[in-house]
Amino acid sequence: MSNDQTMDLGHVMRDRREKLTSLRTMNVNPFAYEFDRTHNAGDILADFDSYIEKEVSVAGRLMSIRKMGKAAFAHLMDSSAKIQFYIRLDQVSEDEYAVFKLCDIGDIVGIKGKVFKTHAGEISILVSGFELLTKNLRPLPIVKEQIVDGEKKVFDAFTDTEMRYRQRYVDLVVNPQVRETFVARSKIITAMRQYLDNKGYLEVETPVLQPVYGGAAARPFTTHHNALDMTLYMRIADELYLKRLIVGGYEGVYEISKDFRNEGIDRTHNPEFTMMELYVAYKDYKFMMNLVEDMVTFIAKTVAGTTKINYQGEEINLDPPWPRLSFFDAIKKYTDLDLAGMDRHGLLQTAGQLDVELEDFWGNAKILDEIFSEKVEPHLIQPVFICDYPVELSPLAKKHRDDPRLVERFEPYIAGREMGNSFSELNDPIDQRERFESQVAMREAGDEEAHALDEDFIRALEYGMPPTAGLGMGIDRLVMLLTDSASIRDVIFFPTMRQE
RNA sequence: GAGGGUGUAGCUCAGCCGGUAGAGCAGCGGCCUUUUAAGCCGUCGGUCGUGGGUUCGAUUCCCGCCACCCUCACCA
Repeated sequence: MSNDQTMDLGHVMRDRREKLTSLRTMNVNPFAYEFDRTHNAGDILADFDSYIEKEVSVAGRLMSIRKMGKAAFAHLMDSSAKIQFYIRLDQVSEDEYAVFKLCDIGDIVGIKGKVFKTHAGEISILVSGFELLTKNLRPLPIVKEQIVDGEKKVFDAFTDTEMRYRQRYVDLVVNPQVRETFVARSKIITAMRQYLDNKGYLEVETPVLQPVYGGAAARPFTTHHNALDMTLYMRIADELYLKRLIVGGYEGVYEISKDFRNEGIDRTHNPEFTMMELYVAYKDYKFMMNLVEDMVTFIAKTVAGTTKINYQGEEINLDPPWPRLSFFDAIKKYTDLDLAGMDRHGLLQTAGQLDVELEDFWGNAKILDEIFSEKVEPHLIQPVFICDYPVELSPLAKKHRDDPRLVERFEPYIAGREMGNSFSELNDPIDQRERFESQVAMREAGDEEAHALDEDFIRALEYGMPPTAGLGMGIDRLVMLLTDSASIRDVIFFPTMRQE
């Protein structure tokens, strides 16, 4: 045990260790083995009339204590709610009361007693049996609340972002809205799975460790397998493996999983993040647009009960159908410039005119993408599908049936953010090889995020992949949207941090 | 990666144009058997993020470093 740590926290932790000794002297195990509870706090609060005068036992963490000599009020919190109990010396044994007196905020206790309402009108439990279940040795931030006109005022809220992320367990204990956000996250994923399962799609698992990474433009994490003595990459996308499964004969597969990208961290990017990818045989990107708006609407209704949501002060209406706007029309709409078919010279000039900064090695498509990101994206608050991207940007998408300079691809945008990516999947192995080769050329020109050539994937396509629609959706961003969270770190339990 | 901001008691924060720090809550002791930011009395608690520099003297001024936040860049 590290005595130094104890010293760091001064006398508070020392006092609590001393209480451990006192408890053991009283023959109380401060780390009990089990407790039989009959109810959750939430059950009782939700239906006082049927619990009144009934005996219940509940367990949870002590969140507040108000001692008055031979009696005390306290709140305990379980995963459902916080409930008040009233303990008095004439209702419990002297030993039990002595144990209670040694309790601190943060201790986990079990109580037995009858449900009643106090003079002040709060549903409470009159304690007839009290047990300490787990002693708290490290003081919890004390957050106090006051109800004024039905509004909850919070005092001394635990707000230090760094500590909240590093010690999420503390954040979860003292900040109820954080617990709710992560419950919502879980429900969103469950609803998505339910939606996809109901359509008959098969949930599958594909490799996280890949000898050749692909399916997106990003730098990977690199690792090494000792026994095989080979370099492996953490996946940046599931795409190429899922399409191999379509080659294998499955007609609808999806995967919900972590992807890893070795890039910067900011409020919308975490190095590991959760992605859903779906591939459906015999369908194209138009099918996928309908699916996306239908699925997102379903999830919003299931989780939030509405399709009208508020995100960071913006009212957003998720009701379908979402408008569909082509990539070049979107640029025209927000810049009044028609960039379709423009040559490199024109693009460079236009970028300069629009104050868009460029890198030397960028191709035309990348310049277009940059102009789009800067001049169009911020305007896309209400849901919209941006369709038909330049072919160079999308080495895995099928050429547009009406215009070979474009691909059949769309990205849904909500709240100015890309929520996903979808296309009619390229299944011509000869075209695919050429696209990979031009990516390799871009890589050699300095683009570290260009795709690598995956020979086995081309081999798979040579066996024949049916026409297929594919979709990737960023789960974290969807959760941010539906929980009104400003940062991706608010929807990931343990976001990536520098070592303490 | 660049610019800006923050870092003081367990928590939330004051303060210091340079003289080694305060409050509320929490803790500890006392009184208190319907309180709810319980109350009253007393009391403990800090190498002021870290390492240097200037100075008689630095928590305060200057520089480096660390961590976090914001903006920008890169990306989903």
